[in-house]
Amino acid sequence: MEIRLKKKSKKSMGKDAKDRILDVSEELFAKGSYASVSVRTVTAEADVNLSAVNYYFGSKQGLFQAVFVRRATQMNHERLGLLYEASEKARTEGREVSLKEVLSAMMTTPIFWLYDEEQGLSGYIRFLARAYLEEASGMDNVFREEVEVFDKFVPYFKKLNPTLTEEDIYWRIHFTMGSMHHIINHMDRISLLSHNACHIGTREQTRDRLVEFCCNGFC
Amino acid sequence: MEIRLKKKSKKSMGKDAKDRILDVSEELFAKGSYASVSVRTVTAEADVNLSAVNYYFGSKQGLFQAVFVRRATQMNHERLGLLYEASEKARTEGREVSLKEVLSAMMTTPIFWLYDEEQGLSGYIRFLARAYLEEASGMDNVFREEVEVFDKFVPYFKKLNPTLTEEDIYWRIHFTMGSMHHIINHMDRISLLSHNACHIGTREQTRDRLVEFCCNGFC
DNA sequence: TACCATTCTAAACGTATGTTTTAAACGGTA
DNA sequence: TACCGTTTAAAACATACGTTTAGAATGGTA
Repeated sequence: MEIRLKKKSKKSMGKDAKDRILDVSEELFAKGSYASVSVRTVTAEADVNLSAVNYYFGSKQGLFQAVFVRRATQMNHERLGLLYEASEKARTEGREVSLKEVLSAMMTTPIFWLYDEEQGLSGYIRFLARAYLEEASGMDNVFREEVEVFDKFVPYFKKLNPTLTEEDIYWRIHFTMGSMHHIINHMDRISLLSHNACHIGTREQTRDRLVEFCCNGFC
Repeated sequence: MEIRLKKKSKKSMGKDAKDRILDVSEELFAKGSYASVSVRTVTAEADVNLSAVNYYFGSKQGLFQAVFVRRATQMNHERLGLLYEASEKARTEGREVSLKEVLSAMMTTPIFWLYDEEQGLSGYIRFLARAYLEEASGMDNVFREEVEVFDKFVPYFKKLNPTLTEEDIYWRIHFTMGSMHHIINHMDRISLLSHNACHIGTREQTRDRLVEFCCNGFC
C-alpha cells in the first residue's frame, strides 16, 4: 500500500468544492439568518451541485456547524495566545498585567479578524456574532467554546480587582461582549446610526475605543 | 349618520383577531428570525384563519412592520418622558442631571418592559433587539426611530462632559446599546453562559448593573 | 324584511424548500 | 485494459411556504 496523495493533483489551483461551500455559506450566514439562507443559494454561489451540501455535510445544519467549527479553535487559540503573551510581557517587566491588556487580548482577535478581507476571517466573525442569536440546535457548542475562553480570563480580572465577585466579573464580561457584538453586527450601519458622526477607522482604533469603554466599565 | 361603535359589540371579551395575531407574532419574532417564523405558525397559534395575516396586514412584511409600529411611539414617549422627568427634578434641585440619571432614562423603559409579562411588553423588547439584526426592508424605520431618541440624549451627554466630541458620544451610545441588547437577547442564557455565576435579579438590579457599567464607560 | 360592509373560511395556486436517489464522470491503481 | 472509491450531475420527492381567490358567515343599519 502506498501513500495517498488525497485530492487535488490537478485541481490544486483554486479551492475544492468543500472549501468553496464553507466560504460562501460563512458569508451568507453572516449576512442573514440561518433560515433565510437556502441551500440552493449556497450551492449556486459556490458553483457546485445542489446535492453537494448534503454529500459533504449531511445536512444544512451540518453545514452550519461546519462553518462554526472550521475556525473556532484557531480563533480561541489566537485569543488565549495574546492573553498569555501579555501575561509573559508583564511578568518579565516585573509587574501585573493591566486591565487594558487583558481586555485587549479579549477583543483584538475578533476585531482584527473583522477587518480581514483576504482570508475571509471577517465573514467568520460576523457569522459568529449572528450565530449567537440562532436558536438552531448545535449552538450549544458555540456557547460552550466561548465560555471556556471566558474562564481563562476570569482569574486575571479577579486579580486586578479582588473585591469583585465572580458574578460581578461575568456580568461585566457579558456587557463587554455585548458592546463588541453590537459593533460587529452593525459595522456598516454605525455611521447611519449616528447622523454620520461615527466613522469606522482602523482596526486598532475600533478596538481601542471598545477597550477604553469597557476598561472603565470594569473598574 | 350616527356614531359608529366599531367592532366588538358582543365579542368585547378577549382580543379580536388582529390583536391576537400581533401578540402571537410579536412573541414568535422575538424567539426566532423573520424567515424562521411562518405565517402558518402565526395564524395557527393565534387561532385565526391562514389568510387573516394577508387580510389585515397585506403581507408577512406588513405584519412585521405592524408589530414594530404598535408599541414604538409608546416606548419612545415613555423613554423621553423619563429623561425630561429627571431633567426637571434636577432643575428644581438646582443642579445638573447626573450621568447616572441620563443613562437610567435611556435603559429603564427597555429593561422594565423586558421584565413585564402581563401586557406582553417583554416580547416587544426582545422582538426589537432581534429586529436590529434583520435585513428585511422596513428596518430603516426601526433605526430612524432609535436614532431620533438618541439625538435627544446627546445634548445631555455633551453638557456632562464637554470635552467629548459628538463622535465620542455616539460611539459610547452604541456600546451602551450593545450591552443592553446583549442582555435582552440572552436573558435566559445568561446563567448558562457564566457557569451559573450570574443570576437574573429584579428589573432594577439588572438596570443598575447596566447603568453602572456604562456610566463608567462614559466617563 | 333586505341590504351592506366587514370578517372569516376553505381551498387552491405557484413557487421554494431540504433532502434523496440514480447514474454518470473522474482519477488513480493493478 | 478493467477496477474502484470518490466526486459530480440531473432529476425527482415530499413538504412547506406566502399569497390569492371565491364564497360563506356575521352583525348592524334602513
